[in-house]
Amino acid sequence: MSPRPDVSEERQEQIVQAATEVFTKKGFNNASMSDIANETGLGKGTLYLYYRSKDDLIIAVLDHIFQRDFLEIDELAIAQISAAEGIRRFADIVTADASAMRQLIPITYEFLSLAFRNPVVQQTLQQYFQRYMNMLLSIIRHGIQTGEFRPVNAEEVAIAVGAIFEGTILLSAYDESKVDVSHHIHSSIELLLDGLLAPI
Amino acid sequence: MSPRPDVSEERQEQIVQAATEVFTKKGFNNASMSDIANETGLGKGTLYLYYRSKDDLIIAVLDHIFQRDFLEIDELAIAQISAAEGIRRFADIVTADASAMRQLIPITYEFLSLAFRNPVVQQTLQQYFQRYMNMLLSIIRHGIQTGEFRPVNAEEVAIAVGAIFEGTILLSAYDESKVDVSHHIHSSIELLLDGLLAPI
Amino acid sequence: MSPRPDVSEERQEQIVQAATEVFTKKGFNNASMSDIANETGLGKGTLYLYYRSKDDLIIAVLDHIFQRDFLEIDELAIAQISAAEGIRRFADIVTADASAMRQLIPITYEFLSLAFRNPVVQQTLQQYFQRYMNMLLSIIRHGIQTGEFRPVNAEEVAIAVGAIFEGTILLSAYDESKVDVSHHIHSSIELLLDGLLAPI
Amino acid sequence: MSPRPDVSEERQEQIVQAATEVFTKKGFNNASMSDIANETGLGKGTLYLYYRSKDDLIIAVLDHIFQRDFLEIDELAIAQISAAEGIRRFADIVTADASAMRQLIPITYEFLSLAFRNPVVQQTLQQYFQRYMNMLLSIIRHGIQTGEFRPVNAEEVAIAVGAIFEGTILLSAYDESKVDVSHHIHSSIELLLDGLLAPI
DNA sequence: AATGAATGAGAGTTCATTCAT
DNA sequence: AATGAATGAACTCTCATTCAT
Repeated sequence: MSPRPDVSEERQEQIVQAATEVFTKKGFNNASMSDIANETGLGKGTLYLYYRSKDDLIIAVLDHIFQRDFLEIDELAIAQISAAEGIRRFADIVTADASAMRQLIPITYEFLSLAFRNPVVQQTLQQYFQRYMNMLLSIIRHGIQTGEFRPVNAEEVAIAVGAIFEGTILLSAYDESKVDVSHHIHSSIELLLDGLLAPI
Repeated sequence: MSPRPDVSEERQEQIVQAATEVFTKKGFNNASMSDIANETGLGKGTLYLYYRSKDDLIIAVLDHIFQRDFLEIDELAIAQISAAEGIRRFADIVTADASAMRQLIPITYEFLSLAFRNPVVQQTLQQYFQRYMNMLLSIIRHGIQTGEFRPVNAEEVAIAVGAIFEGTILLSAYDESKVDVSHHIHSSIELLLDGLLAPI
Repeated sequence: MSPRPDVSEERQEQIVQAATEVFTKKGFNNASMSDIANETGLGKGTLYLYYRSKDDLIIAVLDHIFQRDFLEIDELAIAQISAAEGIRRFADIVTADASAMRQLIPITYEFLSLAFRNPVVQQTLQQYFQRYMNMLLSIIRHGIQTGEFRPVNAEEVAIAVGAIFEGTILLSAYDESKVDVSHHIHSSIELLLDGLLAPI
Repeated sequence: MSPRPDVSEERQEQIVQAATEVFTKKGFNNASMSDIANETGLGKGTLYLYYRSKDDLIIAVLDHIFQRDFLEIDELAIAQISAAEGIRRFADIVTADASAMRQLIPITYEFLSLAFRNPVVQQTLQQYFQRYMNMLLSIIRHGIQTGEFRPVNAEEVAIAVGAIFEGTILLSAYDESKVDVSHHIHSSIELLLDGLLAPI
């Protein structure tokens, strides 16, 4: 009916983008709604037409970030390759992701600290973790079934791999000059695979 | 000699303790100086006799937390044991630490996000990382020299071990019900050692 | 064109008026921003939309007061009259001004004490003084040129006249019941014009 | 009875001196009791043994400053000289005083603005003004009686002279570079004494 | 749909004053 | 007599949110 397309969604996208940028630069609390409005070019009041509150907007940013991750990881599911190669590809994606979203790292840690006080944030992170783990689990279980991997505990291995991914990114937050996320994720994964692969 | 005993140090300790608690519960920004004063039982103005500003107090909490870590880790240096056993002991300490300071985890992630904007925080975290790595490096290098470990790149292994420690704790923040920090750190470390140990 | 008319200027005027009143009643430091907000009927935060800080507002009050003076003095320049009459008219204006702004006198002295510590205030007062003096100087020099006055030092006379103006107002601050600003400014000016000593 | 002399008075003197200095430098409100305590070398609490409050201390400083003035002026009363010379001597004293107490000028203007709100300050300034005027009046009346002066209104002349004194100091506060207190007080007084208009 | 002027709760901070020692 | 740690009222200023336009 409406001759104009619904701008609602693109406005929301526009606002979340701006909010992400501003939150990253200043942190959730130092970033003001005015800052975000300025970044979008919209008026301050307009933000409230699309998001009920600053907290709402923070949650929207959270969803946006962790949704993006899912998209890229999901594509991997289709690939049919060896388990070791699957883990390496997974590492490639995490690596590419981490470098593409380097500027989102501070915001991610802010979400992590928020998760301890905010159930909504917690739930989102849990869902993310779940899909993350499921993906790894299916690869690892497949590797065990085919005899490519030793008969290890798949959940433990998945957590080990996940820990290496997340832990390496975190160490790079401690000291960027000492840790190269891409390089060290891969070297650590190889070390793990060395112990994991069934002896020939 | 002095008519009144110097309570300066115990007051500082008292305030940092209270601040740590309140910051953990509410986050740095939601915690007000009044909250902290109430927690200590002191007056609001008294805090300012010992800390120039809220930021100062945040830094004091940072130092306090990461100082405590160092003390426990340093003791390990004296132990003369096999490299694999050294890493396991290190894992024990990190594990015990993480569970003793479970409630400090949210604050730690808040520091991580702060580090990207605050050079003082960044520097403290770097120093922490450095000692952490040096400790691991000396164990791993010793293991390589004695032939206990394969001739791997020691820095890479240290980062892998560190990533497992930090990453496992982080994963438990994602979903506490799925990750047991102590158990999974140890299981991951064993997987790594499997690949690390020289074949007999 | 604009849906809402720009109230910016009238708001500024409104705030400066209220601030002047409150500052006069309580002094700069005892007057709180809340007091001023109440006086305007606006909210506390609204003041900060128009003035960045309390200091800014104080300076705005300063400018406002000394600007008003200028306007009235400037009109005198047009008058073409004898020098003695010019000085008398000047006295009339200063007198009318002083009584119209009687309630501003305390604020003026607070500005004077501020000037010793605040360069911005100092500069504004200097500019005021300059125009004040230039006005008097042109009258006096004209009087000397036309032979109406003896060939005195014009700057010295201007300062004498200025001192009588300002000094009389100041003496009335010492004891209002003993000094009538209008009457005594005029009587002192006549003494200056006539000469005090009896001719031999 | 007491073996030690009463230190009470010298303590009071010490505190008022320090307070005067600090008030002059920072203004009444920016100067804290701590600042004053530091300046004296005494403890903060000690000030309250001698002065009930900060306001009390401000009044003590007021009294101290205007008392000092009286002492010097009183000495003049004894001198038996011509009226014109008396006024010149008076000018000398005011001049010397103003330059000796140059740093007290800002504080004086702060007292003036205070006088409009504080009756105690007002009363002290009135007393000062009174003695000031009485002194001048007796000189001027004597001059009229002896025929040295024309039969003018003595009160008006006294106020004219007083206005020149105070006004010149005030003008120098406006712009120190344009007004030399000593020089211009004397030149203005001579103008008053000589008469400005040329005789026909 | 879009705005931004207006708001006021609440933040961090200061400091005159008290009082146990 | 002397102290300074402790206090809390009161300050300036910020900002998420509202709403008349």
